[in-house]
Amino acid sequence: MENKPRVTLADVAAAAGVSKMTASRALRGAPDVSRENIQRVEQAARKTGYVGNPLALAFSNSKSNLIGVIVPSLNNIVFAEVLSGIAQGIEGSGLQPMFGVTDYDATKELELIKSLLSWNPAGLIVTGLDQSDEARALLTSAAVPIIQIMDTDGDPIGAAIGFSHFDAGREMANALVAKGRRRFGYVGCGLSKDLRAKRRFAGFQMGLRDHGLSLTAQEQTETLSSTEAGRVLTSELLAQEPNLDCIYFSNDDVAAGGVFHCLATGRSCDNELLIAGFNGLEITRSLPFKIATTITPRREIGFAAGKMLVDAKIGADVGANDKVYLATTLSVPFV
Amino acid sequence: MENKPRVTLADVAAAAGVSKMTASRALRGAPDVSRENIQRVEQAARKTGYVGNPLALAFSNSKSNLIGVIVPSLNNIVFAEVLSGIAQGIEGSGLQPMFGVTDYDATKELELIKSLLSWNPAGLIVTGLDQSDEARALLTSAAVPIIQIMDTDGDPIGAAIGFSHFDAGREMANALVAKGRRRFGYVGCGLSKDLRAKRRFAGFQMGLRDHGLSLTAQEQTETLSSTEAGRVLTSELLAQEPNLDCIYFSNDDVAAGGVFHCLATGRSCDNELLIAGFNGLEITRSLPFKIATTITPRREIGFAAGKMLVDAKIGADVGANDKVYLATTLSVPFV
DNA sequence: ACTGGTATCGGTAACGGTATCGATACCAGT
DNA sequence: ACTGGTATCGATACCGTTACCGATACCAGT
Repeated sequence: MENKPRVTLADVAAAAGVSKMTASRALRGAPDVSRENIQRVEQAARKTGYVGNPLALAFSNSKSNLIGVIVPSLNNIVFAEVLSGIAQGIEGSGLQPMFGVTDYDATKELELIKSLLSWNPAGLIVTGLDQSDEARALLTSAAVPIIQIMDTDGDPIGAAIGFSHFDAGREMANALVAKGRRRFGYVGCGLSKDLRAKRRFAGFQMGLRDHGLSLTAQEQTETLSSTEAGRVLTSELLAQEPNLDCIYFSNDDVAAGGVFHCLATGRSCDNELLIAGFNGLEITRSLPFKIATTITPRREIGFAAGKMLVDAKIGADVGANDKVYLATTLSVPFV
Repeated sequence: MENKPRVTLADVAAAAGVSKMTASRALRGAPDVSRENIQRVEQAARKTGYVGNPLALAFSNSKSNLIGVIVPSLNNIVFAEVLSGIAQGIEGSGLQPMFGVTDYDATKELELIKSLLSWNPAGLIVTGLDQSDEARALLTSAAVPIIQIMDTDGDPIGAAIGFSHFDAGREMANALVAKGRRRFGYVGCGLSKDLRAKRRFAGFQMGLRDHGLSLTAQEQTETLSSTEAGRVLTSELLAQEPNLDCIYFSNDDVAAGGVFHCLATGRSCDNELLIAGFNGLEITRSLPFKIATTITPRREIGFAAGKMLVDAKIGADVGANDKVYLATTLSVPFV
């Protein structure tokens, strides 16, 4: 059941009665092959069941069809959807994604970048613009397209595809103030590591200042984002400051916990206490209380990044310092 | 900023004043190298910043440090956590995971298997035991460790790591009957493609039959699992049959929708209407109404699969037709 | 007939490692 | 001195593909 020797190009060439080079050219659609031989080779390839050896190919021209994807976490549906979008974006291109998870750890990120670059990938997709100096240097001098996703707040190395988290926070603040909110609370998880959440928070506070307002109370924890953490922190926040009319959460997972706290304690959370999250997770469509959220185009970002690498593969230029803005959508319920 | 030529083993060897072979042996910790030369080579490697070329290595011995991972979907946190567990399980091993998404499509799965195997990976992790005949043949004749995860209902090709979905459904039925439930409803999404959900449903019905009971009503849709679908279907189910005292859902996402329907309509769902899901998602810990669920060790499954491939790399045997059962945990609220 | 261009093809080298085998040096034992 | 064993090292071949360059055949134009 094991180890039939692999069919190589030489086998195909022999079966077609041509040289390896002609077979290679024929199968790649390269020029300088007669119509006759193209057919002969293609038939021989089919007959022998030739599949090609991506390792030999990659080794030969020092450029693989692998692409690297680095995400901070896979305990959250958001980055899973990014991966899903990437897979969609490269479908049929022959590119093969590898992935790595940093756990929001800059050291791990650096190691992953080194490791993925050593495969001579056709491109590298990394999350965010906040790499360490050493990582930036590595990426800058790499001879492959670098795409930073999910963020545009900063100086991209190659292309950046995403949106401004600062602006997202600020816009949410504006929208909530426009809805008559005045007494704001904030609940956040892991801001010291999740720098994008931190910038949303900064933007949110800036948005409040724009209207001469400021945060009334807040609760934070350094544990990972979770609905349970959101529930607990909301409970503590409201115990401390019951008169809030709006709470901004670091994301929808945490915000859902806030909603659950209200539901459990019989406190309504629409008009008197508006809950605002971030991401526009599917679950926000079904909650008994509608919450405000910023719908992020995470799948689209992955898709665009994948497509960009496909284009780069066939010769397109991945511009340096190019920002591709994919708009977020503010979703604020009628209150 | 581009294209410093790569440091190769020959450079290191030259810097150390030895041959490529000695340098190779020294860096790999292979025998037949003097203590002196080991030090010399290691120092030369550090000085030159040698990183090694995994492509050349893989090409050379027709065996890469890549591993393939095939999951049906990444729109669900479950398989993201599996990937996360795999990443954890192989950490520090030098193995590099590639991934592919089938969208529950057997044709895509076959293509992915072909594609991933062509990289001569150190192992392949595929979801479930329900591959097509052609895919099975491919996997069976592949000269790499094959691990099928998340399921044990069937004949594994190499190793299977997971649990029985049929038993999980059946046990849940038993537990719910033991809690005094008698009038059962079912809500499911995408059972024609998600064969594991289908087997849970079959097991659940079998469990009811064990007690001389049967389903009172059910609602199904072929759309993908979602909380919103769960909410809508639950609404329809209860409109059709208001007197149920328990609803089993195809998974927790859908079940959460059921809870939300009840919350929105002011119907309590604990004692009078028990909601039961599957997976033990984090969110179930925070819902205002506690639901019954089967907690699945999905991260542990990924972790174990990763570890198994690490072991296989250093010589361990990945047994054929071996099943590794990782227990699920029934969580049924006090009612 | 000779020249130059075009179309088509194949031989060789190269990519960067490791397997394999043979060579060398040295030492102990006779 | 000779033998055999052990420790250490290097030369060569090979993995499968493509880049590069040279060879050949044929045709049109003079």
